[in-house]
Amino acid sequence: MRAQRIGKANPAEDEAVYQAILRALLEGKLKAGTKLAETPLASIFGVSRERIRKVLHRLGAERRLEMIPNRGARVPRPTLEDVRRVYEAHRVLEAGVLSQLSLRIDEVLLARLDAHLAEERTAAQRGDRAASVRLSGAFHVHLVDALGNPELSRMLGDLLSRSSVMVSVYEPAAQSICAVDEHGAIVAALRDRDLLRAIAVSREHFLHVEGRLRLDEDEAAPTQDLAAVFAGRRPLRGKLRSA
Amino acid sequence: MRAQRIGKANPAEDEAVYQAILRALLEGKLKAGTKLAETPLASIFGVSRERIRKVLHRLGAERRLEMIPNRGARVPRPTLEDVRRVYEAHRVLEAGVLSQLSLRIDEVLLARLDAHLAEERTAAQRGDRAASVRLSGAFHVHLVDALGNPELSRMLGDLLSRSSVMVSVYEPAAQSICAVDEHGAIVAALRDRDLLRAIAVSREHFLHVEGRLRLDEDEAAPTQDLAAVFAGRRPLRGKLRSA
DNA sequence: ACAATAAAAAATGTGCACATTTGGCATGGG
DNA sequence: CCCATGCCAAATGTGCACATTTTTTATTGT
Repeated sequence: MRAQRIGKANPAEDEAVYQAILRALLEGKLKAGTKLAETPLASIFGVSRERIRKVLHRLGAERRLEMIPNRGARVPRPTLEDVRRVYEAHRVLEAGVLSQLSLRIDEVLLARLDAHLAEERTAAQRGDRAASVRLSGAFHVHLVDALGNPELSRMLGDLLSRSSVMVSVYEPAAQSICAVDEHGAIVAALRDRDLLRAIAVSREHFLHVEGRLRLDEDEAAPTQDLAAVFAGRRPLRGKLRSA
Repeated sequence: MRAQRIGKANPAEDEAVYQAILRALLEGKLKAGTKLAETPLASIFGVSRERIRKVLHRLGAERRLEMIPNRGARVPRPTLEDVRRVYEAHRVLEAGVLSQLSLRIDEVLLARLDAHLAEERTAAQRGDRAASVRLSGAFHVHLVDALGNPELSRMLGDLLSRSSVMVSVYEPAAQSICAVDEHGAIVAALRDRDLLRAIAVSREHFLHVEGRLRLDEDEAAPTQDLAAVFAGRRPLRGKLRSA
């Protein structure tokens, strides 16, 4: 076994840094508007600045960070309008998915959706908020995945990851749980092969969620201690500068 | 006016190289499977290898090139299955767009769509194949753009750019013109506010286009003279190595 | 002659030094 | 007192040299 090279060619580092920053984004630990400078991040993760640079630009290409030429990367500060647009896109995409699903719906798929609904109800009954939120989002993922089209799944994945970041800004504290009954109503409409009703119910469902959005607009605190945010993870190499 | 800097910091070069390669891709001048090595491209465009590198990775992130670690960039060689998936995604997205459009359709929008249909018919009558193809694609863009949601427009744009590359591989020579009557039928269904019919017509329309796909599978000629492909454009700097 | 192996050539990936740009701060004029 | 102008520090962007990996070529043994 060769010792880990300390200075050169470690392709896994890219992914590690990428995942670390991405998770911080998805978990809402990075607040909107926070500046992500290259040099501090390089110190925190103990990797070269170029590596951070590459990851930051990659996240920018995925629209998860806002890149401004010569001015670096920031956590995007979505307008309420932006959030609405993402939600509308999700709504529109799901309408299309339902129209396609209604053509190839069968008992196997319905059974799988029913099983998921049962899981959701169980989690809701035992008051498991975290599980409820997770399963609630998973329902919509199940719908697209049922079509077996990676293109569509990826499109939804992008939307979800972006809205989940937004949720942490605008949603009132973690009460963003889709009512299980509405999910059930969608499945019921699919079972009846009533496409118009399925689309209408889905639409109503999304509008309910959108209606809960609140515009907090905390202009303050664009600065944030990055070292603290990424504290949980040990540095990839030993070079973490303590202060 | 300052003379163009020859060695450093020219942000416009990124975009120029990007556009050049992208256009070559969209125009089908780069055949599927062609290897895009960094060093030759740097010579051809007369820029540093790092710049080519950045552009290639960007195109890879946009899924327009296939990037393999340590092995460089290739023009993707989509399977017929891949093409079908992109077409299906387009179909599904348009169904969703129609369902949203049917809720906010008005005379202004209908008039605009009618105008576009008239343009299409005119081009078809005078046998202008190029204009027909362009307008035919533009119709679907008009539909999403009518919703005024940049997210959705971008999603469609991605799909279109990818399928247009694919078309150059699988479509029988340039006869990929949507029948204008089918576009007209979609608008007519929208005018009647008959969502189910609009979705059905749109679906049929896409299936017609998909049905014309042919699998040529010319395994040969993965190599191609890159200098010839980009010959039309003068090098950005004077360093083009003649041979 | 063929296959396997090894050496060489070419292409990709990375760290570093330096160029360029931006933002803040002090200074001076209105 | 406020705004404009010009330096200075800090952050981003780029070319280059070198490390690593892949691919091609040459060699040797069976």
